[in-house]
Amino acid sequence: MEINHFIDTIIENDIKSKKHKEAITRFPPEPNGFLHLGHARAIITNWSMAKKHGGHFNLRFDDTNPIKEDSMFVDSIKRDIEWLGCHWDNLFYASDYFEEMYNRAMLLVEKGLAYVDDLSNEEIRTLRGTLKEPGKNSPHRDRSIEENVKLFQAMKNGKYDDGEKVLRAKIDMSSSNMNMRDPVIYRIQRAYHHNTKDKWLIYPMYDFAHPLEDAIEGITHSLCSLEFEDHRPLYDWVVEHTKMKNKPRQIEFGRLLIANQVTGKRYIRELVEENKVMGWDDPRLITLSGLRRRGIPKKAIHNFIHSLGLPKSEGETEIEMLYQHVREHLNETAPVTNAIVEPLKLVIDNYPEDEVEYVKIPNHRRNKELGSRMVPFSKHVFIERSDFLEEKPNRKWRRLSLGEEVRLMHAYFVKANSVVKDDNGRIIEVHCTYDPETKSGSGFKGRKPNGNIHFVDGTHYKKVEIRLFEDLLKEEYEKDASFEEKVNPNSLVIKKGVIEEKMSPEIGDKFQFMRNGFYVVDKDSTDKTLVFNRIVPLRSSYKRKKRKN
RNA sequence: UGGGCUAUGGCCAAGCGGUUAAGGCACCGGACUUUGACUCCGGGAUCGAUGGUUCAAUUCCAUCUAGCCCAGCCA
Repeated sequence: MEINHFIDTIIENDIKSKKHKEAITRFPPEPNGFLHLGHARAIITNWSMAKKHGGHFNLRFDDTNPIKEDSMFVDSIKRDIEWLGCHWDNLFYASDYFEEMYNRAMLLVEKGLAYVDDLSNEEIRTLRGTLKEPGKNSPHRDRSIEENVKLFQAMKNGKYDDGEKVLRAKIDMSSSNMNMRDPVIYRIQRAYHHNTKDKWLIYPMYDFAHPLEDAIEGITHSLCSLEFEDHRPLYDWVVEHTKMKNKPRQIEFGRLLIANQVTGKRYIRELVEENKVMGWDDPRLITLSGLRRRGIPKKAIHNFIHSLGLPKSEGETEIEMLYQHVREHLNETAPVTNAIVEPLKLVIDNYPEDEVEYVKIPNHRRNKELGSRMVPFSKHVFIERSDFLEEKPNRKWRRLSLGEEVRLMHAYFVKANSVVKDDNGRIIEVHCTYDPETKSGSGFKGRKPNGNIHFVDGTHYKKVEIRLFEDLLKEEYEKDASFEEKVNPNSLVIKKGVIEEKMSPEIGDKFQFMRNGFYVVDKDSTDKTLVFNRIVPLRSSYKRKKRKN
């Protein structure tokens, strides 16, 4: 898919004007949670710009706050990005640069552009002012450079406790941009760091660390989301005053929000802890691991992201748009197989009892490379319960009913004659007769069937578990509904279905179930029972008409 | 009169002074079909509002309105 958005244009111009020879980008996650579909925009945008403009792409963990981070997330983030196919050229950690960052901070101190403040958290907040009122200078703002040097060294050497002192940039307490009101750039935290262990007692703040990380790595274009727009002046200030050779340019784009999906860490954790989902990789979640388990192809995610462009406006994209790309991709690549989600027995009364014949079925209508297979057919077959109604409901009904004839795809025409019901009046068997003249491929043109339905042979089949998913949140709910009330209790429906006997797929294999939808083999599958997840249903114009009537 | 950003059909989104205002999703018709799938045809907006500049504005200017972000020793 062709990429053409405002950032691409900026980069092209920078290359044309010889400002840069290439685009060097990065994705800088903090290892404190799982990646979700929204992050895919940032990952793919940064990655694709480097790829398109001949540079390279770094994965850099922004691990500057040890008390919030965990190496467990490092692994899941790496796995997800790798799965997306956004291979990084370098793997870095912000913590790799702690020494240099400290030195650059000291440089600021020596230039009189940073000072150590003894104020408490609360005092700093008070003096910072409000959105409408300017802040006031800290009483420690004008300490001598010598004193600041000593104090900052002492902070580093553990002379003070957490919170006792901070290092602040000396900028402008009256700025209308809150970020410029002498931001704290180092704080004391006696915490174990997953990477540097106990080496550091002081840690740099994002606003100071991030521009340095970018500059150190020679990032040319630092692409991030809109909420950092206000930070750009500070970003530039840091790069400018720390004598960094490379001067990266931060460019912001709008975040990708998906309508009616759960992305908040707090909510996901709640769902996980209350066992309302199977884990962080539940197929109903739009975490990247959830999408992967759901069987969403990474290609569909890339196409989805690119098709949305890169706007600066914020809106909520409907998940259907992703599904469309999923169908588009799977429709071309996934082999088609017969499977019955809700089996109903069909007995062909005039078919010989012990005979089994094999019919040839292509694995894909257009893609001949996927080959074909021989499928058994006998007196007893399963059809989809929804493909039979005793009485034809309307003229549009193109399935089986009593007195109606349909084609069992790739086999014969069958005409339904009677039904057998259980004590509750539920149909458990349909009896029919077939017409040997109508064998598929025979060229029979005598009459037209009332539709085509598929089947799985009733003597050669495998029982499987099929999981159907709906959105985790209800489609509609009261405006002030609590999260609990929004959760859709029917988001998971488990069916006992049957598939062709010869199928022996592996976890992650994707198929189209004929006339039904796309499915993937779930990791919960065992040697005894395969478990299929419905990725997305096939579109159906029938349902729409039905709803109308 | 704190600062920054955004505003095009139900949803997303092109367009950057002269276009019949792209395209996708969704929706509604119809054709085709041994997947009611795929594919193919057809259907809808005057561009947040109001004023201005101009021969000409969705595109420039002004004002207004609405929404989002910013007062972590989070990122």
